[in-house]
Amino acid sequence: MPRTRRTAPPAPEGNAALEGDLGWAVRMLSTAFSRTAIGAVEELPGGPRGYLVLVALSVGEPPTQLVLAGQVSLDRTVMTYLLDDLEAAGLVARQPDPRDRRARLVGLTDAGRDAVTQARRKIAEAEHFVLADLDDSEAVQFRTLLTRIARTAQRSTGLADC
Amino acid sequence: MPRTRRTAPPAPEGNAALEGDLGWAVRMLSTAFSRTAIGAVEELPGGPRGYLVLVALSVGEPPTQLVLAGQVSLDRTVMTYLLDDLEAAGLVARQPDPRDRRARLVGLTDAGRDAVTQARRKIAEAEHFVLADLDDSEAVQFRTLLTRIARTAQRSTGLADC
DNA sequence: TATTGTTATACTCTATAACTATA
DNA sequence: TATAGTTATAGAGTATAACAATA
Repeated sequence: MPRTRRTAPPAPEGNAALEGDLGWAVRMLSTAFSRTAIGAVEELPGGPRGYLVLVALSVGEPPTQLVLAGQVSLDRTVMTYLLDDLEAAGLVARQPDPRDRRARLVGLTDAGRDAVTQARRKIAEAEHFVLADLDDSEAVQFRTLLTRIARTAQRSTGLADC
Repeated sequence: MPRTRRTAPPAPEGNAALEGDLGWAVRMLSTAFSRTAIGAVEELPGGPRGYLVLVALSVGEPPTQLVLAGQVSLDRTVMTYLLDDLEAAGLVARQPDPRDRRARLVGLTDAGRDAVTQARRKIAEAEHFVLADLDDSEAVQFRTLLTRIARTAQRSTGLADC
């Protein structure tokens, strides 16, 4: 929850040396998007990560918690807390997996489906706002390239563990 | 420092619903880049943020701590710790600002200049690795668009404070 | 013996408040 | 009264270890 600040944050000021830096640019984009999109997901239990889980559940068959964790690239210990909160809010339901009594299948409830739809609409507005500098064809191009990178990035995640 | 894991992380697995999500893609890119580039900056005090500060200092006149904080979009309280460590390592030097005795000007030492040069070379390799899916012209395009977004994002940072 | 889900703990990062010395 | 820098504290987020039930 935002509180009033006693002291002002440092004023943003450009620096030519940073603009070639991929890490800096990614951080700026990430921060700007978080701030813009926070309103779209702050009602959801777990905030951004709760949203991520709901979106992942919105297609396909109910996965086990472990498979779900792999899809959204979250630790399975985090998944437990997250699902506890989402289930308490009535947005998801856990059922025993008939094929493996250790596992539990996670599915969206009707309320969960409504919540994703609403949140997704607000998220789309936030995405549009953050990419406002780009014209339509540039925005499409950017998203296409970013998605390709992200797909590969997800595959390589969890490998370098030695 | 990486420790051996007792339990394996969840296996990465694709999910079609996520691939249109800008937040997810940014998170994947950010995570992948962090993991890839960590080796380039782990020797530096403050890690990635230490690197960021050194890069910002590599052009122009020595700024005050507050101006520097604005350039790299870090809080001024974080800047204090960071500069303490960087100064202890002999990479930066703080001098009193002759025009304002409250302020201190931060500059790179020769050792600091060497450290940035070295780190920048390793970072460039990491950037290349993360963008490996893109051909040369696509990579240029992606970086150009991302930098434009990031520049605007930085300007808008620190405004929404109500 | 290995795996799914759970719980507990520790560590990092970040945000905020409060203090000092100057302006 | 406001600002530059510092210090201290609390809260998220994350990672790891260890446990119970099941394979």
